[in-house]
Amino acid sequence: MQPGSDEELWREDCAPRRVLELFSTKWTSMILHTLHARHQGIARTGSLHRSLPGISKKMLIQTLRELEASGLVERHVQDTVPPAVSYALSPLGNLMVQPIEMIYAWARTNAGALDQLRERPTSRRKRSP
Amino acid sequence: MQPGSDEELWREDCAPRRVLELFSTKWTSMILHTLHARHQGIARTGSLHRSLPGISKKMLIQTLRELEASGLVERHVQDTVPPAVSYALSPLGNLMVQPIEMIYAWARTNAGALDQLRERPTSRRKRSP
DNA sequence: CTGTATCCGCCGCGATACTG
DNA sequence: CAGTATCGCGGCGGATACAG
Repeated sequence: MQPGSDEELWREDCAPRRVLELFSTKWTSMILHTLHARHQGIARTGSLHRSLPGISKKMLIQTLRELEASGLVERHVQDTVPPAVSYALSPLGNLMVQPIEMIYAWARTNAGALDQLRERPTSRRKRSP
Repeated sequence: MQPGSDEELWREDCAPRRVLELFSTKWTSMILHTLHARHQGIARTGSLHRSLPGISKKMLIQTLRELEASGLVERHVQDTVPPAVSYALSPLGNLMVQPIEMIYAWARTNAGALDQLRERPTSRRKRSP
């Protein structure tokens, strides 16, 4: 029971929901985590792409641009030929990396228990043709 | 390429991704958090519904059933008239509450900084003739 | 190398109505 | 009170082709 808390619990724009919204898109947290853990906060497009097997080029760039629009990453362009573009975590991005790393650390620590987790039936199910 | 290339850290079923998948559905974390924080881990359907303004009855029950199928909540039925159904966090559910509470605590602590977070334009491109 | 433009299937999720 | 059944839409996200 927290002090004076819950007159309006779940406003659409409350802090927890805004954070969770970031997790709602498939690649967001993986990109931020990869940027942080494997590229020291900055990476070129192709390098990032190679670090994220399974992502399509379209979703990579689309998600990066959305992150840029959100203020979480900065896009830097070297006007050379061929062009060299880098994406770097902004200060706000480095902050958002915190909860992401929490989740990753927790998940790895509890990987064993997570094996008990059964998959949801409604989620992606393959059809047998 | 080498067979043991280190990019296998993103397997579809690795622990971090399985956790993130839970966050990918809109109401999952809110339900678990509400169950934990406002109902001591157990609540009847209507009570939960009242604690989650904005959710539709359909999504409430659907999500609860998915959580049950995942092994995170247990469904208890009192065969009375009218029926009384309760949903309770399972041991695994209580475990999964941990990362959720981490996120919520972090979000509240950093609510100020989160104001800097710009919303992404929910649709990138509308058809404009 | 980096990015844009379509086309398109799938499904999350809300609204509504109905059952027991 | 608890739950099911339908319908419909928006949009995520993949495949592919094209461009600077």
